[in-house]
Amino acid sequence: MRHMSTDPNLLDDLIARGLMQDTTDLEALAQRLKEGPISVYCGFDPTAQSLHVGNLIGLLTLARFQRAGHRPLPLAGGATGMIGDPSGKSSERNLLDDDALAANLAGIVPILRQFVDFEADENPAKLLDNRAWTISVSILDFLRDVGKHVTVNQMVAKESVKNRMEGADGISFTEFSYMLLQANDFAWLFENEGVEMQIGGSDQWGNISLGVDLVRRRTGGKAHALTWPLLVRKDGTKYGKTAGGETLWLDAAMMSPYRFYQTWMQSEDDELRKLLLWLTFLSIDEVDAVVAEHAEAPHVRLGQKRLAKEITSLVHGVDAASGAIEASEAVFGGAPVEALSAMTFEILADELPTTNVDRSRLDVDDNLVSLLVEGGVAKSKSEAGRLLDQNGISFNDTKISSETVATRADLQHDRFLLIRKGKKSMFLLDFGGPS
RNA sequence: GGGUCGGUGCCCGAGUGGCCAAAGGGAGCGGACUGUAAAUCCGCCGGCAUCGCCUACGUAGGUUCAAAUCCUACCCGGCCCA
Repeated sequence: MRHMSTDPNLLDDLIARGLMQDTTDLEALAQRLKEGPISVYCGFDPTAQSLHVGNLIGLLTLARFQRAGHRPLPLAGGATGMIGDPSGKSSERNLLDDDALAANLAGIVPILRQFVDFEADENPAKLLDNRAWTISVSILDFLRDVGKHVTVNQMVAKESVKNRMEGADGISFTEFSYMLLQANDFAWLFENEGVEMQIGGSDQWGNISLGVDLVRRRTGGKAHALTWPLLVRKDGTKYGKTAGGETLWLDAAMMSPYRFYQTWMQSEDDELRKLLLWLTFLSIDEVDAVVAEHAEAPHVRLGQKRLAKEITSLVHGVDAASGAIEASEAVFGGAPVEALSAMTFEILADELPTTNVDRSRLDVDDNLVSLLVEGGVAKSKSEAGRLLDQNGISFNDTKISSETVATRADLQHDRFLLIRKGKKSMFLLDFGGPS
């Protein structure tokens, strides 16, 4: 009852946004939140050097809790991440070594910082690594302190396990045990960090609720949990990748802010409301206003622009978002390429796939196909030829044919050649300045 | 361990000596229409700057004028028996 500064509308807001899938006793949770700040944790497995859009809701929800006056604890699962999810058919993954794990953590932490505040005065976020309390636990201790409180019947009854047991591939003991590690995390945090709540995607519900049970059996305490629905497209597929199969990384080095921005720009009208509610901090009223305005004139793509700007700003910061917007306006805004400033091209060079090419390649007969391949426009000369036959390639704003030769006259600012493939794909060749 | 069926292009899946770079579907790409949308229609979709040649149908050999298709060995997967 120290701070009464918590936002009483948090739960209602989450529910209204559609971010509530499963919870433990909702009334008890509401009551607990009313009493003051709660410590809430959400796990992120450091299996790669960056998080991806699948982690976005978790990041945002932690942030929503912090904004509402609670204490967010992101957990980078050094222990669970080391073991990994062995569901793939190939050989079981070995423990990640310390170096790989450290590298992955180093990549993830800056992204976490983008969302939660570790320096706040009242309720700073705290980064957790479950390896700290898991690495030294002996197997006998584990069996006594965790296994003893859980029945196999209970574990087998979990949806995720049931599916795997009925399937042809079965489930390894390691993966079967995974939920115990996660439950142990929750119990440990409850006892040692005062963490009373865990949140996660609905696919985590089994693991999370097992942790809630473990807390009760081991300490008699009452822990809370909440999951959100998984973010899927209309056709039911996951949101983690672009249509082309590219993973939507949150690290700018792994996916440029421009590509990231463009992905959201291409969202469907039907999904705008949900995406705005789930992936931005706009209030529900603001979202509805944007959606209504969008519906007035869908072709203006106001909703997509707002969505892309908000998410890109959250993930990459306002400056990077501005660069992405400027680049997008430059290539999609309708202005002729000739009108773009040298500075705009500098931005484009950062945002678009850009290839350095020697000036001697200009004004040479038959340089076209090889330039297209070098620039990444086509994977092979055959494909380049096909694209040309299909009228799919432009230099700057002009469609070109297989007879075209790239010349100095095509360069913008005597340096850059903008190549379009189809309508949405842009590439830049950088010939350097005149020497 | 024995038997049996199978392993085909990004995925699914036809093809059982020449007409096979390999049907069909999906994904993807380009074009038209558009709103950088959806739906629809058209085209493409191994490589070689391409009317011909090369590389491909689990791997390695073999038979044949000719093999994804037949033979042998091996590897991998499903099912049945033990």
